[in-house]
Amino acid sequence: MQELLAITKALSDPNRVRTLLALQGGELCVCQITELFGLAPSTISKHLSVLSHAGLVLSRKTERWVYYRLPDKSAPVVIREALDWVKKSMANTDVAAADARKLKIILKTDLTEICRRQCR
Amino acid sequence: MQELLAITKALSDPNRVRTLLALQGGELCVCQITELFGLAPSTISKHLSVLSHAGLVLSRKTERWVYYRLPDKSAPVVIREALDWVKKSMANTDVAAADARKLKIILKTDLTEICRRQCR
DNA sequence: ACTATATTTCGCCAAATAGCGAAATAATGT
DNA sequence: ACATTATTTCGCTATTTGGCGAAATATAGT
Repeated sequence: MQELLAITKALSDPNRVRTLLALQGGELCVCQITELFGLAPSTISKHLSVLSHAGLVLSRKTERWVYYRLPDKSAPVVIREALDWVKKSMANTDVAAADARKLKIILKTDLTEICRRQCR
Repeated sequence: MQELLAITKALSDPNRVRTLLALQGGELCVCQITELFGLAPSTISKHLSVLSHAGLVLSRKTERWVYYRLPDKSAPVVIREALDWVKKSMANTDVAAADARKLKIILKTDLTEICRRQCR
């Protein structure tokens, strides 16, 4: 029960759902997601912590950055099905499209440049 | 997005999840669910309203009672998949088993007797 | 019409949560 | 060693939410 509730609570915030959608294109570091949503780094970090605790994202630290990604096929069924459901439900929505467009621009920009904007 | 969030928010409360599981055996009226969870009728009513607003349950009023039930196959895919996911994830949990056991007893008891206990 | 009963709505309180900025932590570069 | 940078943790505030009881609503019985 707790596991399911951790997942549904994690999925009940728009910015966390948008984060999962953004990660479909591959891993992102915290400051890239921060740039995408225009929220404070601490806020994004908290959201990622909630998603991570629910098992909906995995992270990897390298150099100064922490990269978050969606779990792969080896993840528990309950997690994979939840993610598939979100992906499917949000496909072809305006929110997803707008985020994807903005993310494309962010990915073309130099990473340190993105981070500098957030951490001053 | 709003539709998905209505669903995930509805699913992020233990009593609402338990309600959905309880309805697997067929429709129940408010006072039966109230008896099952030992909460105030107004509280249960609110929970059912949230589930209903998300499309996760349907209701039917007859005589003095309002019966709530799970939607059938004709429900939107997003709803059916969410319900399947919950059912599957909660199958074989202690909570579900205990509720099922208590529900069995409640269903054997006369409906007016159940309601009288709640509404005094 | 009046009473009884099942449910919902409303007003309130306590607990949980999203947001921020500041401070702490961890890793890199000088 | 020290400064810089990316992320996290902490403390705070505003908002949301779950719970209750009382009042309102709706329906059935007398």
